[in-house]
Amino acid sequence: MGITIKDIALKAGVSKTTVSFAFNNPDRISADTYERIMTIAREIGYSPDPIARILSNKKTKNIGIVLPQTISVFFQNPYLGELLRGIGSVCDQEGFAVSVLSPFKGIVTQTILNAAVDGILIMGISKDSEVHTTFKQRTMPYVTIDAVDSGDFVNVGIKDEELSEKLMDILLDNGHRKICFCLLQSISSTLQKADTSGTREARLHGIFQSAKQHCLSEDEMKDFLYINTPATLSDSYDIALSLLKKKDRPSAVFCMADVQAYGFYRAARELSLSIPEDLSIVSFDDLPLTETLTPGLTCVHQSAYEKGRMATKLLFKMIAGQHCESAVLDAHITHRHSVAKLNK
Amino acid sequence: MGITIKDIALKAGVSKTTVSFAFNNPDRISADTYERIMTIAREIGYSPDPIARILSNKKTKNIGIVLPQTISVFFQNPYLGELLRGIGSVCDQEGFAVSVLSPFKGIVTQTILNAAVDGILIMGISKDSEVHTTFKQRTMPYVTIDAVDSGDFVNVGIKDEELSEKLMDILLDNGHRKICFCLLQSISSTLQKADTSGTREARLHGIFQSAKQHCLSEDEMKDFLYINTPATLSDSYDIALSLLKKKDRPSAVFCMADVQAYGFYRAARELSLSIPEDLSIVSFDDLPLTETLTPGLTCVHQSAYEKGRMATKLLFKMIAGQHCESAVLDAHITHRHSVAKLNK
DNA sequence: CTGTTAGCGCATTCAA
DNA sequence: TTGAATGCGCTAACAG
Repeated sequence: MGITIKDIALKAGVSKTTVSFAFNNPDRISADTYERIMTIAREIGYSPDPIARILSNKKTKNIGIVLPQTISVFFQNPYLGELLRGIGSVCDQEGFAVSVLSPFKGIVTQTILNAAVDGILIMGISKDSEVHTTFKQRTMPYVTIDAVDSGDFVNVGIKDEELSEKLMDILLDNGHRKICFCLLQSISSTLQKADTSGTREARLHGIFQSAKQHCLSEDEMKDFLYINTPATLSDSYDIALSLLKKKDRPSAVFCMADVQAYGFYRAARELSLSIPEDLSIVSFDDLPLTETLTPGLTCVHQSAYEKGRMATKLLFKMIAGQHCESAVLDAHITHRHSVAKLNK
Repeated sequence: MGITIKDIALKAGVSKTTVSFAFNNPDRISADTYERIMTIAREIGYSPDPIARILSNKKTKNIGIVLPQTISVFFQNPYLGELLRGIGSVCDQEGFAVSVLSPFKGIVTQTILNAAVDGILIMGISKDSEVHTTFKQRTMPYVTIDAVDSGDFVNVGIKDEELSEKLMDILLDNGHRKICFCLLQSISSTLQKADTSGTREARLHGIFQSAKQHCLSEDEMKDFLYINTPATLSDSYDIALSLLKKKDRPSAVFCMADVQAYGFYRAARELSLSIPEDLSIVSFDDLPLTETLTPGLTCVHQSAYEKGRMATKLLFKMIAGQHCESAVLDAHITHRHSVAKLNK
C-alpha cells in the first residue's frame, strides 16, 4: 500500500510504461533496464496492484460459482465438494481462481451484479428466473448447473427424469408401495421468488411416470410420503430416525442425494433395522464416499466432478467468445445391495 | 460493458457524481432525482462496475483461502469442505465472498501477490516460509491454519503434539507395536521449497514422545511403518489394500486424517478383516461423516468448521485493523470402537 | 528500446 | 442538493 509503479519508475529513472513492461512484457525492454527495475522492485518490495491491473485489463482471472444458499449449509452436501473439485480442476490449469458466492442478503441478482469475475457458474436456477436477464444485462458469461435447459442458456446436467423413472422402477418392481421420497429442500427461502432448479420437478415427473407404468392405483399413490429434507447428514439422520421409529414406517426410501441416504443408513443401524431386509434405499449421486457404505447403495451414478469440469470448460469457451451448447452428462444406475424384494 | 455511469448521467441530465450518489448515498440527493436516475438505470440495464468500484474503494469484499495444492486434489479430503463451511459461515454474514486460490504454477507467493482480496487464509505453511515476507510486502492481513505458531503471525490450530501423543498412547496401551503411520503427503512438490506446515512434525513428535514413555526399544521402533498417503479416499484405499494383504501386516494404523481411515475401513471389509479384532485404527479429525462408520472410529475430534470460523473471524478483525492473537482450538479424543487389545 | 498520454469506471473532496 | 475536478494504480496505443 502506498508504493506504486510510479515510485519504481522514479527510483529507476524510467517511465511507468517501462516498469509496466518489465512486469508484463519483459521482451520489449533491454535486459539491462529489466534487471535494474526488478532489483529495485525487489528491494522496495513492490509488485503491481492486482486490482488496478484488473481494471485496466478487463480480466479478473477469476470465475464465480453462485450457490442458491449460504456456503455453510450448502457445502454440507459432499456433492458440492466434488463439483468444486471439477471446477477447480480446469481453473487450476487455466490459472484462474474460483470465488464461492452466496446470495447477498438472499438476493442472487445482487450477487451477480457485484461479483468481480469473468464468468459465473450457477446452480439452482429455474429456466425463467430473473437471473437470466441479470446476466444479459451485465453481458456476463454464465453456465447453469442442474437447471432445466430451455435452449436460451447453456446448462450442464443429466437426464433427471429418465433416471428417476428407472430408479423408481426398481423399487416398484421389488414390490415396494409404501415409499418415502426425500426431496431436496426447496431453496425458495433464500431467494426472492420461489425459485427451483427444475430437477426436482423432473425427478418427480419420472417417479409418477414409473408409477403410471406400474399401474399403481390412486390409493396406492396415497401411501407415498414426501418430505423435504435438507441435503445434510445430520438433518437426514434426524428425519430418518423419527420416520423409522414409526410403526407404519415405509419399506423403501427414495433419496435425491446420497448424503440423505447416509442419514438413513445410520438411523437404520441405530434402530437395528437391516438394509435391505427391513428397509430398501435408493438415491441419486453415487459420490466417492458412497462406496464405503455397507451394504452397497443402489443409486443413480453421476459424476459431480465431471459436471463441474464440463460446466467450467463451457464457461471458459464462452469467456473466450466462442459459442457453445448445453451438455447432458452420462449417468446410469449402479446396482448394488440396498434394495430387496418386499415379502409380505 | 460499454454502458457506464456517464451514460446514465447524460440521459438523466445530471452529473456522474449524482448518479454515484444514487447508488451509494441515496440520502444525499432528492428523492426525485433518485427515482429518475434509478428508473433510467433500470431501463438501460445499468449497474456500477464492481471492479472500478473496488479500485476506488480499496475494498474487495472478498477473502482468499490459499491451498498448498490444486483444488482438485486438496478437496478430496472432506476436511476441507468442513473448513470451507466454517469460513463461509462468517463470510456469508459479513457479505464477503471467498475465493479459493491454489498455487499458480506451484508458486504460492505469486498467488498471494495477484489475489484481489482483502485478506487471506492460508494452510500448509511453515513458520519460516517465505510467504510471510510476501504478506508483509503486500501488507495483506492473513491468518494461517494448522501452522506451527511462532508468535510472528496469527494462527489457528489445535495441540497437535499433545493429542497425537495421547492417541499413540491408546495404541501402545493396547499392546500394539507393529503400527503403520499414514502421514499426510508432503506438499513440497507444489512449492518451491520443501514447505511443511509443521503439524506433521508436531504429530510425529507426539508419537515418539509416547513411544518413549512406553519404553519402546529401538528394535520395536523399527517395526513402525511410515507411509505418505494423500488425504484422499481412493489413494488411501489402494494403499490400505496392498498393505493389508501382506502377511506381516500391521496390527494397527495411525491415520492423520479421517479420510485415510475410510480407505482402511473399506479395504479391511474387502479383505474380510474385521475392525478392531484384526486391525485397530485411530485417526485425526472426526468429521461429521465419520459417525456413519461401523465400528465407530476412535480418533482425535477437532472441528474443521470451527477452525474455519475462528480463522475467518480473526482475519476480519485484522482487516478491520484490530490486533489479534493466535487461537488454539479445543480438541479431544473420542473413544469409540476401532481399537482392540492385541492378543498374541 | 523507451517515454507521453490517455484512458479503465467509479468515488469523493471541495466548491457552488 | 448538485457538479467539476481529481485520484485510484495500472496498461497500452502511439510517438519518438
